[in-house]
Amino acid sequence: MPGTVQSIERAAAILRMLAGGTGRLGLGEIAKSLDLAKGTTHGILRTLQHVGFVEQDRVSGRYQLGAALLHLGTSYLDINELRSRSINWADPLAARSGEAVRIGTVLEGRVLVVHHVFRPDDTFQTLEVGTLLPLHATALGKVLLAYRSALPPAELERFTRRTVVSPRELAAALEQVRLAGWGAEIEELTLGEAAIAAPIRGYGGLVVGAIGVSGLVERMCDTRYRPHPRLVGYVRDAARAVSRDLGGARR
Amino acid sequence: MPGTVQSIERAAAILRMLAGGTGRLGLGEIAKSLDLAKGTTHGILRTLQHVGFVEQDRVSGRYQLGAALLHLGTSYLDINELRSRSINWADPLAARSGEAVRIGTVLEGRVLVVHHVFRPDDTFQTLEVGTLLPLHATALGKVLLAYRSALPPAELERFTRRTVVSPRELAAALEQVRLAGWGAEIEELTLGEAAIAAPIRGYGGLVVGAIGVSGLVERMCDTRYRPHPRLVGYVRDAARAVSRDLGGARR
DNA sequence: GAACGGCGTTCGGCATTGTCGAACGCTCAG
DNA sequence: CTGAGCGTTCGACAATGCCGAACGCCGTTC
Repeated sequence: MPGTVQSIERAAAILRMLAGGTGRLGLGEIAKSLDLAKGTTHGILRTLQHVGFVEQDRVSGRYQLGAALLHLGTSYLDINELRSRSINWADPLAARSGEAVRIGTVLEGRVLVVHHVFRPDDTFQTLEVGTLLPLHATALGKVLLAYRSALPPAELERFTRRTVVSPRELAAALEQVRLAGWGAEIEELTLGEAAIAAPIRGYGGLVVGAIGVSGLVERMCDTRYRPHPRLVGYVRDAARAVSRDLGGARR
Repeated sequence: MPGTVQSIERAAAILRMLAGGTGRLGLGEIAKSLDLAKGTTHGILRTLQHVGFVEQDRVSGRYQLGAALLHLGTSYLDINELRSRSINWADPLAARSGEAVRIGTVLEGRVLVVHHVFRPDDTFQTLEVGTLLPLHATALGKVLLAYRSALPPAELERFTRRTVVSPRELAAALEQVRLAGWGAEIEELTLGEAAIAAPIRGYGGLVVGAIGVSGLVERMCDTRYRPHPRLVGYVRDAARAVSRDLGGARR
């Protein structure tokens, strides 16, 4: 890409690679994957290490992500307007619905969870902030896809028997979302679980994120295997409230 | 610094700057602070934006941190061995002590919180993972300082009347930590709050982190205004257990 | 309403900068 | 003992990204 700094793009590629693969990676693997000379890769890694973005295991010599990224990541959360405006409305939504609440945005063709409120009657749950979820198999993702010009990924990965993997079927589902103003997902990512989501609009009515609840099918759905209208109402109310806070009240 | 990639160091400096200042920053401010030409800064920022590390506010033109950093930060948590080994022992420590538990490492002259367990009888508390705390005014920080060759910062910021600001006094406190094998902090960062911490040793007996509890003084300390020996015991037990898991059992 | 100052952005020429590839020391396996 | 693999160092080349001036835009000022 012209006009961009080559070495920084390479450094970012290395970081993404380290974030993707589980555990540590060797210099050789990285260099080969990115088609760089070992010397070049080493220079970039040394710099990244120097600024704390990667660490090197002293015994194996392999590289992994560094601690400085953790602080940058949480700083992003502090800054993020979508998140900070959402927090006030996410807690009430969790309380009214009795379910876990998540707020997401699009990042690199997936859903990035920027906020997560545990289900009120809280057994042990893990915090999902920072997690990436598939666009086509989550309620948050469907909503984000429906209001985005961005096309869904060509390859629709299958997670369960109910996952929507046909592009045509997905297009129909997205049209449905646009008509209804909200979206759902029932056992399409994980068996026994379902979710409901609605769009959050920012400045100028643009959809900048989605908010939704998720939980066990038996709690999310009625006897006809469809999302509880009551829950849908709660979610849409919350989405509208956040949108109003963000200045996206129009429409 | 020779042998490192200049543009990457500059990019990292920009990210750190965006993380430090609250909210968004303008191109001019950034360029001036880092003593770079506007054109150069713009090129770096464009690249960082392209890889998702920064975002630009469309209306004001100002820059802020980007969403990709959030995912990198949480990926760091998944990888981090200190954290993953600690989790199993942090929950029991919180249960036994009835207090909030935090685990920290050193990052850029401060304490980086890599894990946080809420106090069991949980009123609303905010997750502190990713936060940076001062070294000289926290129990975690004192422990980390005591076993590090790294010198404490020249400037010891004062937070309360009890904050240790004299280098000599701090050196004595650190010596005390080394003798006792644990450290404490009583109303040195926040009035009414106290903390106890002990070192976590990794490969070869090297101190790689610290674990501790924190809470209100009346719960942490006895009638003589000193940390409860019972709590100290719990913390040291947990620190030893994590160290054993990390292979730092020797010594 | 014209002039100004500030913003983010673009562009071309120069030389600084980072890249490359080969060679090095090391550890481990055979 | 030999070989393959690792991360690391180094020097020479030229591609790379830096700089600084100029641009277009917006809001303010007088």
